[in-house]
Amino acid sequence: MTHFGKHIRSRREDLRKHDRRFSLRQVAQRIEVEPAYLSKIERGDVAPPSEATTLKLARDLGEDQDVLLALAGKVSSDLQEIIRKRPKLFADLIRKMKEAPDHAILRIVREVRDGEW
Amino acid sequence: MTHFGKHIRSRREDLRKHDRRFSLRQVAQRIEVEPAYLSKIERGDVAPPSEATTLKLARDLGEDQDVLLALAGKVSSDLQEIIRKRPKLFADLIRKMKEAPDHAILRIVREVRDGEW
DNA sequence: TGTCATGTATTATATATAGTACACATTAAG
DNA sequence: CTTAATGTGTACTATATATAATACATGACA
Repeated sequence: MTHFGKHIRSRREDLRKHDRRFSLRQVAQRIEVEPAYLSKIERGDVAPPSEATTLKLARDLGEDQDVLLALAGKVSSDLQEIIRKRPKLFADLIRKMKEAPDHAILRIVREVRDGEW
Repeated sequence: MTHFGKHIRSRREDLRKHDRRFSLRQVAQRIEVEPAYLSKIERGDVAPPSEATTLKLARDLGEDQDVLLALAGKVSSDLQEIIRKRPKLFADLIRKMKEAPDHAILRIVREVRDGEW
């Protein structure tokens, strides 16, 4: 699919330069999958793993969870739940935001954080 | 799962009061599934159908697509795609909006529509 | 009263998802 | 030099997803 595999492989290899515990086998063990499976994931031989496994991987490699999920072609289930609770409102909001530049979205996030409602 | 089945059954039966074309069989034919399958969906005997089938159903029954997808436990793939393109930004936005009251979100949608950036 | 339409029960199935298990060749380390 | 660790090939599997096909009992209707 995407370059999910390439991404985590290069990230893992970067980390390994300074820390031997980032061998494929040791990462696999920590995130509780078989080494052969992680190998296939990194080479793009299989589709990206489940949300749960992707999250463990993000934690282990120190990556942003939402970004890694996105690379895996997924959207975090907690976000989905928020949307599903008020589908019209959020669908509308998100579609409107589609074309908005980053800074506009950031401004809104800041406004909301500062409790401006 | 949820009351997806109940919901569409009652909606369909309401429509049928004024239009005989809303029998289970005829709806099934229009949305291109087997009557037996639609029957099972309505009775909650199986999980809600795929996104594609749910959308056809929404169109046929004149329901809001995002709302019906939400009842099916899903989030529209076009929304997911928007989020995946800027995962950090949107994850942040949506989580911040989680607690916001409807009117606050509506206000933002309006502001964005009016091009306030 | 027979036929037509309705909803449903049962059985089957193709494809996708998410991995495991094990063996093997190569490389690195003591 | 040999032991231990590394990455990978191959084969297999369990569960879920999303439906199809057929047959059947009941009720409407003409």
